[in-house]
Amino acid sequence: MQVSRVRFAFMQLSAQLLQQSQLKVTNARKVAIHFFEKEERPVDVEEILFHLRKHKLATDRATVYRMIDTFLDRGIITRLEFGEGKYRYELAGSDHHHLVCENCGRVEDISDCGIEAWEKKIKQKKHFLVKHHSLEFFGICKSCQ
Amino acid sequence: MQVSRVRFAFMQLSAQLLQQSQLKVTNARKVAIHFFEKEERPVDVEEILFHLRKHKLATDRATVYRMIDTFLDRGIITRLEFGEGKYRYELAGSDHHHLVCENCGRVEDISDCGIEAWEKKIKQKKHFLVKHHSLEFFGICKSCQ
DNA sequence: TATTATATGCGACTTATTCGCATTTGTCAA
DNA sequence: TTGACAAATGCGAATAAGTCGCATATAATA
Repeated sequence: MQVSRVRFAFMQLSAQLLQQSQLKVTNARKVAIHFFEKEERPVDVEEILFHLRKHKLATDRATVYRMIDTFLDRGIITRLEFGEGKYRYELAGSDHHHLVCENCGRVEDISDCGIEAWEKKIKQKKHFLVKHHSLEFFGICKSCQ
Repeated sequence: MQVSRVRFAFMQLSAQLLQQSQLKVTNARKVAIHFFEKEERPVDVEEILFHLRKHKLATDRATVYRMIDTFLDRGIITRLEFGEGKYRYELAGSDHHHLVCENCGRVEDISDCGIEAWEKKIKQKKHFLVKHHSLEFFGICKSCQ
């Protein structure tokens, strides 16, 4: 009961998000957004595909890639790189960065990066117009030490 | 004259670097390191290969990849990602980050990132041991604006 | 419920990267 | 200088990530 109500709420949220973005509300998209919401760490294409299939959706890889393009386009998700030779994605939102454990792969968020001061300086000194930035720390997490 | 003397000096440097790293001094490696030195912006595998071929070396792609692995291993070069779906490399050294122009692709260095304070904070607050970090700014460079 | 733009499935393709194996080549000691 | 050996290379095939064209299916809405 509890669970299904929660899931329903999630699905509502996904649908809303899609409608706001003027996208058709399809099952694959709803389930994918739900997946982005529930995962604590950024996910890759393979993980999205696997999750969709768990939900009995026969979604194709190409569809996932196109979905991602669309979501990036509408600013629903953000693309990240952790030096794995592939991209990871997370719901767009708060300005935050990551602590990536090189041992277990766990990804922790850190926020409030205070890098806006930097961007200002860069604009003044280098006349470079900063659109966005990426900041990741790599190392060993607490429990792996 | 001038040019060939300079080039010779570079080659000496490359050879030294290789010997210090206990690597065999081969033509491909010397020319590659020279290339890393002379390029202002981080290079990708294709560019390395192209440069080697310009120097009449029939180097194979696989060799370049293995060379890169070796150089990374010895800390001669550093691997970078600029959201292109592939890696770029530069000589390791100064602690610096990049301004990546999303229009022309030019990459400018910025140094003295003062992020050590951050790392300290992260260690204290999150008990995360930072080994290295990446910081890139994406936007539009002066001449593209 | 019919229309239509959009999303999807499928299959082939490109690009980045890796691997095994046979051959070549620096290095170093004799 | 030369011979031995580990290390480096070339080649070809394989994998993994991501893209594309086209025919079909399906949400949105009138």
